[in-house]
Amino acid sequence: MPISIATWNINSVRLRQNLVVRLLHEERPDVLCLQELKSPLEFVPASAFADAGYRHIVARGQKSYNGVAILSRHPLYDLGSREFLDRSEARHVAARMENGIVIHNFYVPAGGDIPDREQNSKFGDKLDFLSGMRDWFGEDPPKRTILAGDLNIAPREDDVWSHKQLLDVVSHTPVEVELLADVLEAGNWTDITRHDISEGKLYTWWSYRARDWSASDRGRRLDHIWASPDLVGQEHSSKVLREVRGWERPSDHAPVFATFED
DNA sequence: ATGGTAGGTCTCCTA
Repeated sequence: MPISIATWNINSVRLRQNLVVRLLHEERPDVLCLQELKSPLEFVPASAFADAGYRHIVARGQKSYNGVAILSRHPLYDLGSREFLDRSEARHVAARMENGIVIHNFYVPAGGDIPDREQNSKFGDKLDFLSGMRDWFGEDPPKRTILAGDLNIAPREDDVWSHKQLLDVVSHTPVEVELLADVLEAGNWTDITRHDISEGKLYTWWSYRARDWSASDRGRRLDHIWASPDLVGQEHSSKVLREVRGWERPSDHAPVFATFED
């Protein structure tokens, strides 16, 4: 049975619960990973998602910041969440499906504005978080596993609107890009989106600050779906739903989809 | 070179 999975940074799940329901109705993924819930768990509108057919949810909430959820049409087993910083933030949660497929949902720290950990501790937190991911996946390389989420890094030159102009901009600096490559290598992951869509500019995020986000098209590919080698060996396909960025009162991120034969 | 928008604990923090 094929499995389809999507990831979407929703930027407030309460404000945009209707957009989530619309996406679920229109696309019917088996699993949807959400980031930036910006809500404690008790206020996440789980019943609206259940009414849309997504009765199973594994999530971690936090007031105002972060927050991650895995919604599913099929039963999920909560595998827990991992801390990668020296404080508790809802940036990761994992679940297992009945077919044994494990799903990791990540929200990597954005990292602030200055790409220097001496001047900007948020950048240091981002690098430390990525190092933690690298070490964890390196200990026990994942099998039958999908990693999805907002990794807040656009690794390739064609993942950003201007490679040259963004080399000093947090999300595309060489130190971040190299560390993300280390995470990928440590877990034997494949960037399934770029495996399926290997050519051309591809973005999943456009700033709210642009006068016309679509016309200027100054995007970045910050949202990712990775797969373990056994899943890459099966048929798969990917897409980015750019038009969702143009929905009314949108998130600044578009959802990313992948489908695997299993 | 600069400033631009959006959401939440809302005149300050994060993205």
